[in-house]
Amino acid sequence: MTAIGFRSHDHAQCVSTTLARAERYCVEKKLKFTAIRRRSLEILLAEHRALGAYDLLAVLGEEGLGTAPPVAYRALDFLTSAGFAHKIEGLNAYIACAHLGADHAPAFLICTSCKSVAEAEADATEGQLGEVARATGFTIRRTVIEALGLCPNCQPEAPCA
Amino acid sequence: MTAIGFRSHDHAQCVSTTLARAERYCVEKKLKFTAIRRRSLEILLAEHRALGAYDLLAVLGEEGLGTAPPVAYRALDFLTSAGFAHKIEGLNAYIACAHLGADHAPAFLICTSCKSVAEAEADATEGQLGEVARATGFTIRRTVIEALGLCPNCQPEAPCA
DNA sequence: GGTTGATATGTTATACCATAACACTTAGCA
DNA sequence: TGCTAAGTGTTATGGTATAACATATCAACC
Repeated sequence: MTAIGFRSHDHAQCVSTTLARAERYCVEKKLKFTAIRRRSLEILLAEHRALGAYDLLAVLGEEGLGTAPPVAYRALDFLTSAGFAHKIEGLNAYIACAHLGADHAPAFLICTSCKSVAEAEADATEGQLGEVARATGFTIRRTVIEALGLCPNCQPEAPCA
Repeated sequence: MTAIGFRSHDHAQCVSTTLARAERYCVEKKLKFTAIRRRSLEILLAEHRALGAYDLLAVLGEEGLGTAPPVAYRALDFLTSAGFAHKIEGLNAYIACAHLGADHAPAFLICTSCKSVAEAEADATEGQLGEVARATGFTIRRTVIEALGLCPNCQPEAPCA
């Protein structure tokens, strides 16, 4: 299980390969990767942090891509439906997917201090929830698995830079 | 791992024992179980469903216990802090705790059709998230573990009554 | 090329979720 | 009694999300 978000990495490449994959995926699935949608994904990808819909909207607005809330929410709907982004329910915020391409049940480690978010795969965890689900006859459609706490950089001894 | 919510059970007793436990807990911890707080818990306990803060407020209002939003949110703050209720992040709604007394990391199975919610213990799951957390140096404060789907009564073949 | 239908976008308005801030009351205790 | 802490009443406002309808774009087909 890998987690991306708290370690340093080649972010420029992380962004460009993700965009390229998204592009390819849209061609394959005949989805329209329009200017607003593409730019929205770029904005989310800029940092491994969760952005509110209105934060995204503010940036889109500065760039003349729309100012009314539905603009942002439609873009986010598209990105989350396509699996390019996820909603962090605990923050009412959105984040670019760190494992684009895989059909997955994501789990998140969310730093409440610096708001950075690490995404991990949660298959084993889903198996555990799946156990209870099977026992009760429940059919799982989507899982929300989030841990709120402090990232390595924000521990009490070493406040976030 | 037990899950309460989709099976039939002696609900009157389920309610009264929970209230009694809450009462006792408040005495022990010197917490004030005021009329508003007590009634709010009763309202949440009435069904194994999640209620919005404004749904709760509407009932409180009918009973002359307050009409402004802070009334409901304060009661919910108290109930969640004391562990008498949980917030369902995926629904922005609140539900009475089904395992009152235990200090626990709850997991929820949420039926998107009839809105009923089953609460299960998630210690093992937290252990799994805890694994990633340890690996990355992340300190967990709180976990949000929710599965959205269809309960036994709302499966396609057997629509919810 | 023009028509059609599906999808995307622009825009207004509104609903829902949550909290800040301040005045006032009550309960417990020195 | 009078202090203090906690709870409550109330107004106002901020943050999140969607309904509804008009317009535009584009690909497929004739």
